[in-house]
Amino acid sequence: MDEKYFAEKIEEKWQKKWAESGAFETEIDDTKPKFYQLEMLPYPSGNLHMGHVRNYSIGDALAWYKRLKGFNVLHPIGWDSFGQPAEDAAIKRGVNPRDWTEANIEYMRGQLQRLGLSYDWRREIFAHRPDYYKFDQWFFLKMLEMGLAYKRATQVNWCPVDQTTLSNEQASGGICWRCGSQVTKKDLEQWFFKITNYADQLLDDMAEIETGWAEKVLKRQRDWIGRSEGAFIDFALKNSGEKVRVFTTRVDTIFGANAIVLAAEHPIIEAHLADFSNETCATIEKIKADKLKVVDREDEQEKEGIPTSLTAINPFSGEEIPVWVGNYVMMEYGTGAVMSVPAHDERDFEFAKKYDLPLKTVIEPQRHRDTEDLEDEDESEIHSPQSAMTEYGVLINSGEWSGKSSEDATREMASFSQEKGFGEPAVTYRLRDWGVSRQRFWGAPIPVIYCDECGVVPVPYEQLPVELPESAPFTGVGESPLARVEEFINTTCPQCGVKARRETDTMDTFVDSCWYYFRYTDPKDAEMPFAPEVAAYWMPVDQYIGGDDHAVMHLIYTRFWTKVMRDLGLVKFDEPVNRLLTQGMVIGETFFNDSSGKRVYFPSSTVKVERDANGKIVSATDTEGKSLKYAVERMSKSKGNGVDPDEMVRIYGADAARLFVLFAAPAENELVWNEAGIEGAVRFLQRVYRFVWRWHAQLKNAPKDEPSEFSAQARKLRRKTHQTIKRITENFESLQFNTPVAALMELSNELGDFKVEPDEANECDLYAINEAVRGLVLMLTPFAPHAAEELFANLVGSDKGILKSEARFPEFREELAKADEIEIPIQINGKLRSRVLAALDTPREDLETMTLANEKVKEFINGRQIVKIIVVPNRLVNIVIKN
RNA sequence: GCCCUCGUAAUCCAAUCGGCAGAGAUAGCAGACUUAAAAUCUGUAGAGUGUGGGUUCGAAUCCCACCGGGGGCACCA
Repeated sequence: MDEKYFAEKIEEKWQKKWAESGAFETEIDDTKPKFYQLEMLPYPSGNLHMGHVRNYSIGDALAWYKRLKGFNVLHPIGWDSFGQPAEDAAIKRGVNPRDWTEANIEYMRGQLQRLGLSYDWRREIFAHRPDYYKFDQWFFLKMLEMGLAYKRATQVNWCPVDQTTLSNEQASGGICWRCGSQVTKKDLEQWFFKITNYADQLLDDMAEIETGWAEKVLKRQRDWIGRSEGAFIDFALKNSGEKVRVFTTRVDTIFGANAIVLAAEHPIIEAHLADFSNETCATIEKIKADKLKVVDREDEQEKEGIPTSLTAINPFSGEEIPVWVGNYVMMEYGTGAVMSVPAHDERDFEFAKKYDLPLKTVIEPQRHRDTEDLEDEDESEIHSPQSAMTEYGVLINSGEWSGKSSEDATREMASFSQEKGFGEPAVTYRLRDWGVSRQRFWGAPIPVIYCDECGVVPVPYEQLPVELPESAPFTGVGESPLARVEEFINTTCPQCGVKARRETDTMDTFVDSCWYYFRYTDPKDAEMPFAPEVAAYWMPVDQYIGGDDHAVMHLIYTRFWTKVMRDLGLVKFDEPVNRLLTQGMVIGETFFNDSSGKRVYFPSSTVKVERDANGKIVSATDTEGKSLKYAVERMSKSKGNGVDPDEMVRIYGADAARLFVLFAAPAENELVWNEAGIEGAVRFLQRVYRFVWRWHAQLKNAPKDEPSEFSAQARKLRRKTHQTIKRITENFESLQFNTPVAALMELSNELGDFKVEPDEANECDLYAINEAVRGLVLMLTPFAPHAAEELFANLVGSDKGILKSEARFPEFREELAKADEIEIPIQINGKLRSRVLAALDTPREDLETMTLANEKVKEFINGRQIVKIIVVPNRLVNIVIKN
């Protein structure tokens, strides 16, 4: 053992030892409970950032904790290595996406290893390699067989100059990222997965994971799915056999309908275009054209519409109402048609106001009869209301339904419509089917073949994987790059053998991340995505950790995928993740100049910053003295506020960096990066190291058996030790990582206060100190594993390693953690006036007696009347007196 | 506009069931060690919990309103 703590030396030593001994390699073991610790896998962008460090430090701490608790822990990592940046690099710099990706992985794996993360590297997966994406394709074919994959036309962002499709990011602001021209929309045939078939399961099964997932994540998923109960109602068109079906959640307001409003794309509109006036047709065209524009969704679009020549008949009232076209009705939701009830719907109200449409109140607030003075207000409301009354209430002006409550009417009118054959109760969802086609090269090819004779033919399983060619023309313009690779597209039909063409689109990369953690359980299987019996041992994931930016997309898709796998018979459960921790972002100060309208960022190293006494920025200037604006934003290279993890490791060591990241803030909070604090982490590790250095020789002679007598000082230390064990164990179970670090620091400080020199220590001192130090080191392991290994090795005199030595997380003993005597505060009328010392668990009556005997208390009471005495054992006594 | 969250010391953060506002860290100040500095050690100060109400014997904690930060949704009928 060196006298001083050299992080780099220790970290290299133990990383090597772990790799040699396979310390973190796991296999199925029925003698131990299993624990599957999972963190979201990184995209190999080229560099690890602090967000990764945070995510993986949390996961690693839990993995270590569970190992020390005797669990068989699966802790794997891999690469989400398909995706656009690889292709962008190919377009911009002419590099091959595969080479670029492999090189990035190589580099980033080194970064992860230098952090000393305890992964089973044998299980590493790579989404971009054929042995992995083979099964993306396998699943696609299964979905096709199950009727869950289908093709239809849909709109994509399209750059008319580059002749290429754009992702939403590439089309942000409605401008092409490459050429700056106006982005339009284009119809394309695309593949979809029928996630909507599982909408109700995705909602209902939330009950199974409620306790382990943050409510805010579930809420976002619920909103995303957007289940809405209501009714379909058919409005017959006058002088025609046709009907228009609307969806409404408020059938109870149907007597107030003043119009039917249709989406511009509605089939009825298409069918009657010839009957409409030129003006109507022009407006319809305009609405359609506006929808093709990519708009920033900041400002709300103004409502626009025009009456058609059609008239609909309200099936409840028989009233004839006009049919309009409106830009605020979406073809994609419900039936693409709504009944407009301006008195009771905000949007319809706005629309009616603009076009001066009649407004009929059919719901009145439920009021008590004795509110006569509200009468005046009511009157004016009826004549010209300022807004729609959207609350539930009592029906009026609704024929035989008048007088019913909204709740009753909504239910009864829906069934009535069903009985009479002009409607039915209905449920709609906001959730849409998942479009998986991408006009990209760097993704898994969709395994279908188009044959002139046979149509769409799935690639036979034995021909999987459909491999990506080595390269493709990456011009960034034109259709999918694969469409220009002759040897890829030209094939023969598996059914009839004639010449045929392959699908040239690739799959959304969210497909890869839907099932990667199932693959970890059985990463080398060549026949199946994974063996069901192997997955059955490890799955479901016990703890998943990642950013909450994935609260909807990834986490809904993967829940969907699991249910599909269940229906395929691959797994036997509904939900893949028992517990989810969403960690907060790592953010930092940014400096920029936005005079050009766009933010131009300056790396903080080139900015001169003035701060006030509180550390708040007063001014920031660039090297030329020009003043800059500043903000606190998500860390990224492009914003110049990134912190390089390698540099952190080089300067402070991986242990200190990890310890600090966990200590700085609760895992779910945002973490404002502030380099200053990390020194404290280094200092703490050094203090612990110095203590062990000073004592390790003597501690080898510490008694193995617990002495029967302890000095007061030793008892105090043992109490602290066991209290700390208790606290830290609880903290881990409740996913707190900042407070246990503080607890370790306290225990370390307590050791520092132990005023005995090593060569003067007696048996019981040695026992107590050994117990405290060993506990401290083992509890430190999840946060700073290299330092802990080194310290542990010197305490036990063996380099075998903590795990191979079968060391366990210390267990606390309640009787040792308890204080013998505690100070009970005494309040008089809620104000602190005195304290008494009492034995732990002193009963109520005794505390009361002791309090009343207290001199100060007597003084305060001074003969005044005691109204009440509140005694909370072990907490406080409060005496209420009358003045 | 609607919904969700968070506001505690100069800063990051603690505070169990509503029970003494402070565990830990950073920065500060004083001292020891040193030729000096760094490092280290010892000691020390600092908020009444965003604001205003309410419930309670007692509120950082529960309720209401407002202010401020962060996030989500935004024509979903």
